Amino acid sequence: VSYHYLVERRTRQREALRRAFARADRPLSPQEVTALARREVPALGIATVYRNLKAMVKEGELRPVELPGQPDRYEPAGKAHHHHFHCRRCDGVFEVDGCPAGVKALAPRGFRLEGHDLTLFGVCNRCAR
Amino acid sequence: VSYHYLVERRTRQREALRRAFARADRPLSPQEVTALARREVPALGIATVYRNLKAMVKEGELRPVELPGQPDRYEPAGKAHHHHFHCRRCDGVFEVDGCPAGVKALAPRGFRLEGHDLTLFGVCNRCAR
DNA sequence: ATGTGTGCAAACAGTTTGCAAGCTT
DNA sequence: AAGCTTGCAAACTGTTTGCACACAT
Repeated sequence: VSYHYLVERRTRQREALRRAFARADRPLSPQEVTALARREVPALGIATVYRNLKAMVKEGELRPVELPGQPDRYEPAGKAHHHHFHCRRCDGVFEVDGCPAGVKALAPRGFRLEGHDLTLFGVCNRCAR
Repeated sequence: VSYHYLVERRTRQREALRRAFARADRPLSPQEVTALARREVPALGIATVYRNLKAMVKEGELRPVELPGQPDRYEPAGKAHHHHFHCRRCDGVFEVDGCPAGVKALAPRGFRLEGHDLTLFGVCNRCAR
């Protein structure tokens, strides 16, 4: 018989990570997903988390969210163009819809603009209490 | 006699760093300033650079420039509100004047907006050749 | 049965800190 | 002379990699 293991295997740890992202309605850091996923798989190693995050990004399932001075967060891929709000109190990251017009006009002439990141920061509604 | 060393001392290494920032017309990373300053002080240690950067920020001489997924850059403080362009080819960071209107309107209700960072990315004029 | 995925530990890169010696005041 | 500043090395944090074993297929 000819065996072909072309597809990713369905492991408890990856399923736990997947569920964590599905439940959370915001981008999660490696540490945050790890904490959430360990509720299902206590022995989950941090290396496994990083390996899966990287794999899930490559497969197009997740998208890395890079923030100034912060470790990357990850969110389900496929969403429309949007930005993020970073709460300096709880360090949580939240999605922000919309995008200000006129961003493209800012690039200096001669520079090839490929994209932009906009990060709002302050205090989220829960912490602002 | 009563001695008081309240002011920072004028050391060759700090002067070299200061000059490096003065010459460069763009934000510099710790590695970049180190390379530039070593032309004047070859034995310059990386720890000294980090210590001085931190001190110069505290004294209000420099301002940290945080970019998504990148090590901090530093630029002379006191400039008007502006943003930055990150060249993915040479990793250089350049100042961008202006700021799109409507940024404030993006914050979700209930969130206290304290500021924002906007980073354009693509290829700079020199690399775009 | 096969070989990918996991967990642990070691390896890495970037930044910070401890300490003896040097240099500025 | 006094003590801040430096350079080197060790400590740290966050992320990646090596390896033997476990487990999904």
